[in-house]
Amino acid sequence: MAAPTKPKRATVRNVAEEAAVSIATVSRWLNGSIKLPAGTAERIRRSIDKLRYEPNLHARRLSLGKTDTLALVVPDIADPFFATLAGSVEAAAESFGFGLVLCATLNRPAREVDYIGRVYRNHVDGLLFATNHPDDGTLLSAIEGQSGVVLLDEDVSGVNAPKVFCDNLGGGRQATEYLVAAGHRRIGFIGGVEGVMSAVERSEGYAEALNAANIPIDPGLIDFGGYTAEQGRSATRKLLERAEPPTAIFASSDQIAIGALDVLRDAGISVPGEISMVAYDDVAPFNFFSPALTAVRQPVADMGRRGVERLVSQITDPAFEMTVERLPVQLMQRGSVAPPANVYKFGRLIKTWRNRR
Amino acid sequence: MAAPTKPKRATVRNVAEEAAVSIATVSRWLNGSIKLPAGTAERIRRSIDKLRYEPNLHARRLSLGKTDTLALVVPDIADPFFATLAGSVEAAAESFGFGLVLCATLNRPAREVDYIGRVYRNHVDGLLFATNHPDDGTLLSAIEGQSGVVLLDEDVSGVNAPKVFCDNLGGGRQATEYLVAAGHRRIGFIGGVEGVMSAVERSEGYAEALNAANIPIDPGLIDFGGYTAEQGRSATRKLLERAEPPTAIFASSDQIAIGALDVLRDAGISVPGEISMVAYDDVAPFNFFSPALTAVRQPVADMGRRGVERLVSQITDPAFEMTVERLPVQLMQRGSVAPPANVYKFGRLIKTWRNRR
DNA sequence: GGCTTTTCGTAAACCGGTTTACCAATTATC
DNA sequence: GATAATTGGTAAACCGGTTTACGAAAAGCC
Repeated sequence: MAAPTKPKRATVRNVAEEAAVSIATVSRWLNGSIKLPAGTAERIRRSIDKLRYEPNLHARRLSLGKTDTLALVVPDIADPFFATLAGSVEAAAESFGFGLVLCATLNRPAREVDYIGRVYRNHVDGLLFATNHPDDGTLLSAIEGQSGVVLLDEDVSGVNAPKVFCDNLGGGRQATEYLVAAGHRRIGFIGGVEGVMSAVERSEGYAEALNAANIPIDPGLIDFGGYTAEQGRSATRKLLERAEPPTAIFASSDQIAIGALDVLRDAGISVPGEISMVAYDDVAPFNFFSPALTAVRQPVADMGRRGVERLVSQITDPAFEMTVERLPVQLMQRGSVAPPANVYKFGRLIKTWRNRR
Repeated sequence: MAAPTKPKRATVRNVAEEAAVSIATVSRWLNGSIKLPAGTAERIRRSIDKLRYEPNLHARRLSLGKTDTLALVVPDIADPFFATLAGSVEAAAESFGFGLVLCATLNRPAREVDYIGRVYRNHVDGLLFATNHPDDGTLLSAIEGQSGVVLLDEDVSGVNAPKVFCDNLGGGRQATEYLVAAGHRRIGFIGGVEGVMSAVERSEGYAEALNAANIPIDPGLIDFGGYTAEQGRSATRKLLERAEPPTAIFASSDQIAIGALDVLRDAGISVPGEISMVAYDDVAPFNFFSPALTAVRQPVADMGRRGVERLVSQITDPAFEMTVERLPVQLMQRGSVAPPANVYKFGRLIKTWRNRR
């Protein structure tokens, strides 16, 4: 009924008055920059209790010029990969006494730049930045000269900042080696956006493994486009249209793998019976897929935690040194890889696919 | 090399000086509370450009006593259900000109209470609250009397606040009706934490559907415990240990379904061949499971959006009225439900399971 | 031309903290 | 007992905005 009147909160002045000391004394005692005789301290303590005093955050931030808050900038919070990352970053930030605000850019450059500016504008003390598209220089100039930014998961080329990445090269190589070891020689590679560090590196790992096995690299088997289900679908369709489709596919993200599976199922192609697959990220519940999907697992939570550590030390330690770290990945062997099927020799797969259209 | 000195930012005073007007004029012009002759306005505009002036957020918040920021409190950001919710809330908040801070409670009551206090402490203007455990009165008293809180997805009983939920009763009924229609009469129900609104309502829907079909309710087929994979596993094991295991299982969350599938697979029980299943939430990529999982889909994104709408109107509209809304759910029919298998008549399933131990 | 009303603009208080500079009263030093 | 050092505490400036109350000049009106 009554208008929801905001309850009046107590201020330092009220506390000081109640305790019969000056506001400076209260403030300094609260911040530990002064020792007080037991009697005075007790009086202040009691006044605070009585008035239910809590310092005003905004006043504090205005006065101090810092916020004890970190920001995590990701393309999309609803993406399980970034959601997992966010969870670990939140926990790590809290353990250091920092709050966290989460920002989703939806890959809109304007939002990315805006968020980056937040550290300059003192909205937050530091910022963890993860993107998934190549930079045209916009991000570079936005981050450049900005202290308190660490790059996570994906690089922004040219930026001089602490970085925490995963071992994409090794991951690409491991996945491909595993397929090669199973007997595959025609292996499709479906990558992220062309030019993006992680996509480049994973494809380099792929190439390395092929080279090591003396398998010539067929550019027609390689497709970049983005870590999305749609890219998984369209790239898989293209691969299937080839005269000689691959016997295995290395899908370099969860979402790509999901899209690829979609097309494969529609085409009536069995995995791993007719085509083997290894995925990347391993954040989706691949063990419940059928077949359980073999995938390179990225240490997403570790990356978040490590990123926060680096950021906090950059903020607090003047002698901080910028480094680039690489976290190891691990191949989770499940059921989506088998030796190439003989059936290809008779071209059955091609027919299966062509007949569908 | 050089210490990363913070660049000095321009203030209103600088702008006022540069434009040869008073700070009040600048501030009022910026906030649209005064009209200025073209010349003066142009001078101010130019000064702002020249000095790259941006208002100090903390000063603004301190002065205004509001933040233009909302908070979303969820148990766990990494849970796909809440991640999806967060995504839609973020987008909706932005469309209303509000920022969003995301808070994960990890189901620790102390954190929940702390976050709720943030609106009182003016850290945010309003708060969307989603929990997934029953309240012992702590939450009730924390929220009570607090304006600017809306409850999402799950109730906190006794709280007088705007609420946006999904139609759990209808969802439970639909799922069960569907199983009944397929011929099942022994249907296991695996629910969330006992006593929590959504779990209670879904089980009521289950009971209603059974009653409507004149199927007696067997309490031994009903198990509460939490929307977790672990609950899915343990409840499923219990169900399988019965002399007459169910021919179908209604798993009332994604995670429960995933856990249940785990146990079923280990036991060598086929879905839907030997046991049918319908899940709930439908945020996980169930269409890629094998079989593709039939599930009741909750309109998670709609719920987030609607929650923000309610919250914003509560904040801005003095004549705001509290309401409880129910969003409709939809049964997504896929491949995990089949008529009950004859094989049960010969007790094969029981043996299969028992032999495993 | 004189009076009222707008228009354009200012000074100063306020939001609620932190911090510097400094003072008075004790205690230690010789 | 005079001087220096320590202890316990204060007044006032500052962070950077917003807003109220009010004044001076220009325009409108008779």
